[in-house]
Amino acid sequence: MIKRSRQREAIQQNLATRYDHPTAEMVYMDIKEQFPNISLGTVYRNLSLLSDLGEIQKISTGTGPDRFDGNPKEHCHFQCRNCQCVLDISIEKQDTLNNVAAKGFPGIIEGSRIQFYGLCPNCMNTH
Amino acid sequence: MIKRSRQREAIQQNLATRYDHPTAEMVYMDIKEQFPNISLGTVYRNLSLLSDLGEIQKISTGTGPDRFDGNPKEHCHFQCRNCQCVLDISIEKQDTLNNVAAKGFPGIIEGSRIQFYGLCPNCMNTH
DNA sequence: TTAATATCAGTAACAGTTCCTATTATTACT
DNA sequence: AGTAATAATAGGAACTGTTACTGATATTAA
Repeated sequence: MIKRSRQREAIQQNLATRYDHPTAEMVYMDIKEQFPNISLGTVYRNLSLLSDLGEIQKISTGTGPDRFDGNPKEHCHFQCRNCQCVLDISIEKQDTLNNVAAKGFPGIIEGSRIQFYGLCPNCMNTH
Repeated sequence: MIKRSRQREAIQQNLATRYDHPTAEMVYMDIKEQFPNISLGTVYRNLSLLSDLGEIQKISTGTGPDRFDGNPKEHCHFQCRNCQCVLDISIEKQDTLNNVAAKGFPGIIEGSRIQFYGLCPNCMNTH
């Protein structure tokens, strides 16, 4: 059985109120103000658990540490190749894309991860 | 100036003749038969270099080590959630998708990484 | 052949993450 | 409320994948 600790609730709550797709480290720094003794391991464990439960999303970008998203709904992300920031992007009918891909594919497609890359609005102007 | 060493050529050649999207470690094991003294660091360095040059692709799946693909052309991948194998998937008009996403996005979209997940043909039958 | 230098092998260092253990917090039951 | 059972914790060690460093070797250009 799952016991809902204060720490886990705080971590989920923290993610729910921010849109910067933070790393585990960033969440850790933030949560520390509420729980000065919380350990980084606890943050990792709970982020991993919440992700497994489908209540949050883990985003692996391939550069640097994993990012986390409080919104569990399937949607796309954008990462800036300059400042590495991660932004949300919505495209219509991602599920349609999954169906298109499924045509002719001999396995079972359950979902997709779509990441765009390029320059974010900030870096676009200064490069 | 770039000097093309035998080791680098062998690494690129190895990737070009296989379709299993190997990890650096897997390439290392294979190349060792030609170059018994090659070091894992050399494999990593050259895979990274070839990837920067756009001659191969690095695929970060989020589970386990990075994979490499000898085909540098933008295309989609599928990863099995059971056996972790990586397969190619082609969808028509990935560039169109990029354009769709670019609509209303205030930055610059240069490309996309699309990964599907689910069960591969093998695991589909045994689960 | 020789000088210049790109690349190498080997290994240490590093970052991100997971695992371990004794302790603490939460729950279920009376 | 008190207590037993156990889920979750803090802290830190250990692990994995990757990068960086160094002196030696291989390749290129002249």
